[in-house]
Amino acid sequence: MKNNETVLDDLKAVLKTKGMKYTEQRAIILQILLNIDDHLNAEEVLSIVKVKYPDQKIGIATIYRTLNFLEEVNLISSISFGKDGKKYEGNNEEHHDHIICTGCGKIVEFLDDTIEKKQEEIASQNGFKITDHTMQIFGLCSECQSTKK
Amino acid sequence: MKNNETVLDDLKAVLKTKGMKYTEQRAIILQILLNIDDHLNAEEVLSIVKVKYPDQKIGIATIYRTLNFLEEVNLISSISFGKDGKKYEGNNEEHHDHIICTGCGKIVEFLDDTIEKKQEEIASQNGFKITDHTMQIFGLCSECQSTKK
DNA sequence: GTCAATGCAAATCGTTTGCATGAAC
DNA sequence: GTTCATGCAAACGATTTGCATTGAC
Repeated sequence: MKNNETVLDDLKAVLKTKGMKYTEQRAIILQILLNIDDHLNAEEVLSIVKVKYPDQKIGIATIYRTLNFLEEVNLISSISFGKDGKKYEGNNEEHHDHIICTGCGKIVEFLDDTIEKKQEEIASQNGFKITDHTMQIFGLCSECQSTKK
Repeated sequence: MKNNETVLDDLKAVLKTKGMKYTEQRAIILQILLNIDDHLNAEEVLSIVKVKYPDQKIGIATIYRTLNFLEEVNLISSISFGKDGKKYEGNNEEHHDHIICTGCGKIVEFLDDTIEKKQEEIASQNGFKITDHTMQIFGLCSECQSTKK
Protein backbone atom coordinates (compact mmCIF):
# COMPACT_ATOMS: atom_id res chain seq x y z
CA MET A 1 0.00 0.00 0.00
CA LYS A 2 1.37 3.36 -1.07
CA ASN A 3 1.64 6.17 1.45
CA ASN A 4 0.04 9.58 1.13
CA GLU A 5 3.14 11.48 0.13
CA THR A 6 3.83 9.18 -2.78
CA VAL A 7 0.36 9.58 -4.16
CA LEU A 8 0.34 13.34 -3.61
CA ASP A 9 3.59 13.47 -5.57
CA ASP A 10 1.89 11.51 -8.31
CA LEU A 11 -0.86 14.12 -8.30
CA LYS A 12 1.61 16.97 -8.63
CA ALA A 13 3.38 15.19 -11.47
CA VAL A 14 0.21 14.52 -13.46
CA LEU A 15 -1.00 18.07 -12.99
CA LYS A 16 2.32 19.44 -14.23
CA THR A 17 2.38 17.30 -17.36
CA LYS A 18 -1.16 18.40 -18.15
CA GLY A 19 -0.48 22.08 -17.61
CA MET A 20 -2.87 22.09 -14.68
CA LYS A 21 -2.42 23.68 -11.29
CA TYR A 22 -1.84 22.11 -7.92
CA THR A 23 -4.54 23.39 -5.57
CA GLU A 24 -5.47 22.84 -1.94
CA GLN A 25 -8.87 21.54 -2.99
CA ARG A 26 -7.48 18.84 -5.23
CA ALA A 27 -5.01 17.70 -2.58
CA ILE A 28 -7.66 17.62 0.13
CA ILE A 29 -10.12 15.60 -1.89
CA LEU A 30 -7.48 13.07 -2.88
CA GLN A 31 -6.21 12.75 0.69
CA ILE A 32 -9.68 12.14 2.05
CA LEU A 33 -10.14 9.22 -0.31
CA LEU A 34 -6.69 7.84 0.44
CA ASN A 35 -7.12 7.90 4.20
CA ILE A 36 -10.66 6.69 4.61
CA ASP A 37 -11.44 3.00 4.55
CA ASP A 38 -14.75 3.43 2.75
CA HIS A 39 -16.40 4.27 -0.53
CA LEU A 40 -17.73 7.82 -0.79
CA ASN A 41 -19.97 9.68 -3.18
CA ALA A 42 -19.57 13.37 -3.95
CA GLU A 43 -21.89 14.59 -1.20
CA GLU A 44 -20.13 12.42 1.35
CA VAL A 45 -16.75 13.80 0.35
CA LEU A 46 -18.15 17.29 0.79
CA SER A 47 -19.42 16.62 4.29
CA ILE A 48 -16.05 15.19 5.31
CA VAL A 49 -14.36 18.34 4.03
CA LYS A 50 -16.68 20.37 6.23
CA VAL A 51 -15.76 18.33 9.30
CA LYS A 52 -12.04 17.74 8.76
CA TYR A 53 -11.18 21.03 7.04
CA PRO A 54 -13.69 23.49 8.52
CA ASP A 55 -11.78 26.57 7.33
CA GLN A 56 -11.80 25.31 3.72
CA LYS A 57 -14.90 26.01 1.67
CA ILE A 58 -15.11 23.65 -1.29
CA GLY A 59 -18.06 23.87 -3.67
CA ILE A 60 -19.89 20.75 -4.77
CA ALA A 61 -19.00 21.53 -8.38
CA THR A 62 -15.32 21.38 -7.52
CA ILE A 63 -15.83 18.03 -5.84
CA TYR A 64 -17.42 16.60 -8.96
CA ARG A 65 -14.83 18.11 -11.27
CA THR A 66 -12.00 16.82 -9.11
CA LEU A 67 -13.42 13.33 -8.69
CA ASN A 68 -13.85 13.01 -12.44
CA PHE A 69 -10.31 14.15 -13.00
CA LEU A 70 -8.75 11.94 -10.34
CA GLU A 71 -10.51 8.92 -11.78
CA GLU A 72 -9.37 9.80 -15.28
CA VAL A 73 -5.73 9.82 -14.18
CA ASN A 74 -6.25 6.65 -12.18
CA LEU A 75 -5.58 8.00 -8.70
CA ILE A 76 -9.02 6.92 -7.55
CA SER A 77 -11.61 4.38 -8.74
CA SER A 78 -15.36 4.40 -8.82
CA ILE A 79 -18.13 1.90 -8.54
CA SER A 80 -21.66 2.86 -9.44
CA PHE A 81 -25.01 1.26 -8.98
CA GLY A 82 -28.68 2.14 -8.66
CA LYS A 83 -29.28 4.99 -6.26
CA ASP A 84 -26.66 6.87 -4.33
CA GLY A 85 -24.67 7.80 -7.42
CA LYS A 86 -21.04 6.95 -8.06
CA LYS A 87 -18.88 5.99 -5.10
CA TYR A 88 -15.13 6.50 -5.06
CA GLU A 89 -12.14 5.02 -3.27
CA GLY A 90 -8.44 5.93 -3.31
CA ASN A 91 -6.10 3.79 -5.40
CA ASN A 92 -3.59 3.23 -2.63
CA GLU A 93 -4.60 -0.35 -1.90
CA GLU A 94 -4.26 -3.51 -3.92
CA HIS A 95 -6.75 -4.14 -6.69
CA HIS A 96 -9.87 -5.87 -5.49
CA ASP A 97 -13.48 -6.43 -6.47
CA HIS A 98 -16.73 -5.62 -4.71
CA ILE A 99 -19.80 -7.33 -3.40
CA ILE A 100 -22.52 -4.73 -3.05
CA CYS A 101 -25.65 -5.10 -0.96
CA THR A 102 -28.60 -3.86 -2.96
CA GLY A 103 -30.52 -3.49 0.28
CA CYS A 104 -28.34 -1.18 2.36
CA GLY A 105 -25.46 -0.30 0.07
CA LYS A 106 -22.86 -2.10 2.20
CA ILE A 107 -19.73 -2.95 0.26
CA VAL A 108 -17.41 -5.89 0.87
CA GLU A 109 -14.08 -6.15 -0.90
CA PHE A 110 -12.55 -9.38 -2.09
CA LEU A 111 -9.98 -10.75 -4.47
CA ASP A 112 -10.11 -14.10 -6.18
CA ASP A 113 -7.36 -15.18 -8.50
CA THR A 114 -9.40 -17.77 -10.36
CA ILE A 115 -12.00 -15.19 -11.26
CA GLU A 116 -9.39 -12.60 -12.18
CA LYS A 117 -7.81 -14.97 -14.67
CA LYS A 118 -11.15 -16.12 -16.07
CA GLN A 119 -12.27 -12.54 -16.52
CA GLU A 120 -9.26 -11.71 -18.64
CA GLU A 121 -9.73 -14.88 -20.62
CA ILE A 122 -13.39 -14.26 -21.39
CA ALA A 123 -12.84 -10.62 -22.15
CA SER A 124 -10.07 -11.26 -24.61
CA GLN A 125 -12.06 -14.04 -26.27
CA ASN A 126 -14.61 -11.34 -27.03
CA GLY A 127 -12.07 -8.81 -28.20
CA PHE A 128 -12.39 -6.76 -25.03
CA LYS A 129 -9.61 -5.29 -22.96
CA ILE A 130 -10.56 -4.90 -19.32
CA THR A 131 -9.65 -1.33 -18.52
CA ASP A 132 -9.73 -1.41 -14.77
CA HIS A 133 -10.40 -4.90 -13.52
CA THR A 134 -13.78 -3.92 -12.16
CA MET A 135 -16.31 -6.57 -11.29
CA GLN A 136 -19.38 -6.19 -9.18
CA ILE A 137 -21.50 -8.81 -7.52
CA PHE A 138 -24.90 -7.59 -6.37
CA GLY A 139 -26.76 -9.30 -3.61
CA LEU A 140 -28.20 -9.01 -0.15
CA CYS A 141 -25.99 -8.96 2.94
CA SER A 142 -26.91 -11.08 5.94
CA GLU A 143 -28.74 -8.27 7.74
CA CYS A 144 -30.82 -7.33 4.69
CA GLN A 145 -31.69 -10.98 4.08
CA SER A 146 -33.51 -11.12 7.39
CA THR A 147 -35.16 -7.71 6.89
CA LYS A 148 -36.57 -8.38 3.43
CA LYS A 149 -39.36 -10.90 3.70
CA MET B 1 -36.23 -20.15 -23.23
CA LYS B 2 -39.76 -19.42 -22.10
CA ASN B 3 -42.32 -18.25 -24.62
CA ASN B 4 -44.32 -15.06 -24.42
CA GLU B 5 -47.57 -16.57 -23.26
CA THR B 6 -45.93 -18.28 -20.31
CA VAL B 7 -44.36 -15.07 -19.12
CA LEU B 8 -47.54 -13.07 -19.69
CA ASP B 9 -49.35 -15.62 -17.55
CA ASP B 10 -46.71 -15.11 -14.89
CA LEU B 11 -47.43 -11.40 -15.06
CA LYS B 12 -51.16 -11.91 -14.64
CA ALA B 13 -50.55 -14.21 -11.69
CA VAL B 14 -48.23 -11.81 -9.88
CA LEU B 15 -50.59 -8.91 -10.43
CA LYS B 16 -53.50 -10.87 -9.03
CA THR B 17 -51.67 -11.94 -5.88
CA LYS B 18 -50.66 -8.33 -5.29
CA GLY B 19 -54.15 -6.92 -5.83
CA MET B 20 -52.92 -5.06 -8.89
CA LYS B 21 -54.58 -4.75 -12.26
CA TYR B 22 -53.65 -6.27 -15.58
CA THR B 23 -53.30 -3.44 -18.08
CA GLU B 24 -52.45 -3.14 -21.75
CA GLN B 25 -49.50 -0.93 -20.89
CA ARG B 26 -47.92 -3.43 -18.56
CA ALA B 27 -48.34 -6.27 -21.04
CA ILE B 28 -46.92 -4.22 -23.91
CA ILE B 29 -43.83 -3.14 -22.00
CA LEU B 30 -43.11 -6.68 -20.85
CA GLN B 31 -43.61 -8.10 -24.36
CA ILE B 32 -41.27 -5.58 -25.89
CA LEU B 33 -38.49 -6.65 -23.53
CA LEU B 34 -39.21 -10.33 -24.09
CA ASN B 35 -39.10 -10.11 -27.86
CA ILE B 36 -36.17 -7.82 -28.45
CA ASP B 37 -32.63 -9.15 -28.41
CA ASP B 38 -31.18 -6.05 -26.82
CA HIS B 39 -30.92 -4.03 -23.63
CA LEU B 40 -33.19 -1.00 -23.48
CA ASN B 41 -33.50 2.01 -21.23
CA ALA B 42 -36.82 3.69 -20.47
CA GLU B 43 -36.68 6.15 -23.36
CA GLU B 44 -35.85 3.38 -25.81
CA VAL B 45 -38.81 1.33 -24.61
CA LEU B 46 -41.01 4.37 -25.16
CA SER B 47 -39.85 4.90 -28.72
CA ILE B 48 -40.48 1.25 -29.54
CA VAL B 49 -44.00 1.59 -28.19
CA LYS B 50 -44.53 4.53 -30.54
CA VAL B 51 -43.39 2.49 -33.53
CA LYS B 52 -44.89 -0.93 -32.77
CA TYR B 53 -48.07 0.21 -31.03
CA PRO B 54 -48.84 3.56 -32.67
CA ASP B 55 -52.43 3.68 -31.39
CA GLN B 56 -51.26 3.20 -27.78
CA LYS B 57 -50.11 6.30 -25.91
CA ILE B 58 -47.94 5.36 -22.94
CA GLY B 59 -46.48 8.08 -20.74
CA ILE B 60 -42.86 7.99 -19.73
CA ALA B 61 -43.88 7.87 -16.06
CA THR B 62 -45.76 4.65 -16.71
CA ILE B 63 -42.73 3.18 -18.39
CA TYR B 64 -40.56 3.90 -15.37
CA ARG B 65 -43.19 2.67 -12.94
CA THR B 66 -43.68 -0.53 -14.91
CA LEU B 67 -39.99 -1.24 -15.37
CA ASN B 68 -39.40 -0.86 -11.65
CA PHE B 69 -42.27 -3.19 -10.92
CA LEU B 70 -41.30 -5.83 -13.46
CA GLU B 71 -37.77 -5.91 -12.12
CA GLU B 72 -39.05 -6.22 -8.57
CA VAL B 73 -41.05 -9.31 -9.45
CA ASN B 74 -38.16 -10.70 -11.44
CA LEU B 75 -39.73 -10.69 -14.90
CA ILE B 76 -36.99 -8.44 -16.24
CA SER B 77 -33.43 -7.59 -15.18
CA SER B 78 -31.42 -4.43 -15.31
CA ILE B 79 -27.82 -3.47 -15.72
CA SER B 80 -26.69 0.06 -15.03
CA PHE B 81 -23.52 1.95 -15.66
CA GLY B 82 -22.29 5.50 -16.15
CA LYS B 83 -24.42 7.47 -18.57
CA ASP B 84 -27.45 6.16 -20.43
CA GLY B 85 -29.26 5.16 -17.24
CA LYS B 86 -30.50 1.70 -16.40
CA LYS B 87 -30.93 -0.80 -19.23
CA TYR B 88 -33.40 -3.66 -19.08
CA GLU B 89 -33.81 -7.08 -20.69
CA GLY B 90 -36.56 -9.69 -20.43
CA ASN B 91 -35.98 -12.71 -18.22
CA ASN B 92 -36.93 -15.26 -20.85
CA GLU B 93 -33.40 -16.37 -21.64
CA GLU B 94 -30.90 -18.29 -19.60
CA HIS B 95 -29.02 -16.41 -16.93
CA HIS B 96 -25.86 -14.79 -18.20
CA ASP B 97 -23.41 -12.04 -17.33
CA HIS B 98 -22.30 -8.96 -19.21
CA ILE B 99 -19.17 -7.38 -20.55
CA ILE B 100 -19.86 -3.71 -21.08
CA CYS B 101 -17.81 -1.41 -23.25
CA THR B 102 -17.24 1.83 -21.39
CA GLY B 103 -16.45 3.49 -24.69
CA CYS B 104 -19.54 2.82 -26.80
CA GLY B 105 -21.92 1.02 -24.45
CA LYS B 106 -21.80 -2.22 -26.42
CA ILE B 107 -22.85 -5.22 -24.35
CA VAL B 108 -21.64 -8.79 -24.80
CA GLU B 109 -23.28 -11.62 -22.90
CA PHE B 110 -21.41 -14.63 -21.58
CA LEU B 111 -21.70 -17.44 -19.10
CA ASP B 112 -18.85 -19.10 -17.29
CA ASP B 113 -19.48 -21.90 -14.87
CA THR B 114 -16.23 -21.54 -12.98
CA ILE B 115 -16.98 -17.91 -12.23
CA GLU B 116 -20.59 -18.63 -11.33
CA LYS B 117 -19.53 -21.17 -8.74
CA LYS B 118 -16.76 -18.97 -7.36
CA GLN B 119 -19.16 -16.04 -7.07
CA GLU B 120 -21.55 -18.03 -4.94
CA GLU B 121 -18.71 -19.30 -2.84
CA ILE B 122 -17.23 -15.88 -2.15
CA ALA B 123 -20.61 -14.30 -1.54
CA SER B 124 -21.68 -16.89 1.00
CA GLN B 125 -18.29 -16.69 2.74
CA ASN B 126 -19.17 -13.05 3.35
CA GLY B 127 -22.72 -13.73 4.44
CA PHE B 128 -24.17 -12.46 1.18
CA LYS B 129 -26.87 -14.06 -0.91
CA ILE B 130 -26.56 -13.19 -4.58
CA THR B 131 -30.03 -12.04 -5.49
CA ASP B 132 -29.82 -12.10 -9.24
CA HIS B 133 -26.49 -13.50 -10.32
CA THR B 134 -25.42 -10.21 -11.79
CA MET B 135 -21.81 -9.56 -12.64
CA GLN B 136 -20.41 -6.86 -14.84
CA ILE B 137 -17.04 -6.59 -16.45
CA PHE B 138 -16.19 -3.15 -17.73
CA GLY B 139 -13.69 -2.63 -20.47
CA LEU B 140 -13.09 -1.44 -24.00
CA CYS B 141 -14.29 -3.41 -27.00
CA SER B 142 -11.98 -3.94 -29.95
CA GLU B 143 -13.31 -0.94 -31.90
CA CYS B 144 -13.00 1.42 -28.96
CA GLN B 145 -9.48 0.18 -28.25
CA SER B 146 -8.32 1.45 -31.60
CA THR B 147 -10.24 4.73 -31.28
CA LYS B 148 -8.90 5.69 -27.88
CA LYS B 149 -5.22 6.64 -28.10
C1' DG C 1 -69.34 1.58 -8.33
C1' DT C 2 -64.82 1.09 -6.29
C1' DC C 3 -60.06 1.28 -6.30
C1' DA C 4 -55.91 1.10 -8.74
C1' DA C 5 -53.34 2.79 -13.00
C1' DT C 6 -52.51 6.21 -16.22
C1' DG C 7 -50.93 10.64 -18.31
C1' DC C 8 -49.50 14.95 -17.61
C1' DA C 9 -46.79 18.46 -15.55
C1' DA C 10 -44.25 19.79 -11.73
C1' DA C 11 -40.75 18.28 -8.59
C1' DT C 12 -36.55 16.03 -7.34
C1' DC C 13 -31.93 14.09 -7.44
C1' DG C 14 -27.34 13.66 -8.97
C1' DT C 15 -24.34 15.92 -11.89
C1' DT C 16 -22.60 19.48 -15.27
C1' DT C 17 -21.89 24.07 -17.12
C1' DG C 18 -21.34 29.33 -17.74
C1' DC C 19 -19.37 33.00 -15.89
C1' DA C 20 -17.22 36.44 -12.94
C1' DT C 21 -13.80 36.30 -9.22
C1' DG C 22 -9.63 34.55 -7.04
C1' DA C 23 -5.42 31.77 -6.80
C1' DA C 24 -1.29 29.38 -8.90
C1' DC C 25 2.50 29.98 -11.66
C1' DG D 1 0.43 39.40 -15.51
C1' DT D 2 -1.48 35.41 -17.58
C1' DT D 3 -3.98 31.41 -17.29
C1' DC D 4 -6.34 28.01 -14.96
C1' DA D 5 -9.46 26.72 -10.97
C1' DT D 6 -12.97 27.91 -8.00
C1' DG D 7 -17.66 28.96 -6.21
C1' DC D 8 -22.03 30.15 -7.16
C1' DA D 9 -26.26 29.67 -9.39
C1' DA D 10 -28.53 28.22 -13.30
C1' DA D 11 -29.03 24.31 -16.43
C1' DC D 12 -29.46 19.58 -17.30
C1' DG D 13 -30.98 14.68 -17.94
C1' DA D 14 -32.84 10.78 -15.82
C1' DT D 15 -36.25 9.45 -12.79
C1' DT D 16 -40.10 10.19 -9.37
C1' DT D 17 -44.29 12.16 -7.55
C1' DG D 18 -48.99 14.60 -6.98
C1' DC D 19 -53.19 14.82 -8.77
C1' DA D 20 -57.28 14.70 -11.58
C1' DT D 21 -59.04 11.49 -15.03
C1' DT D 22 -59.65 6.83 -16.99
C1' DG D 23 -60.01 2.00 -16.98
C1' DA D 24 -60.03 -2.76 -14.73
C1' DC D 25 -62.61 -5.54 -11.91
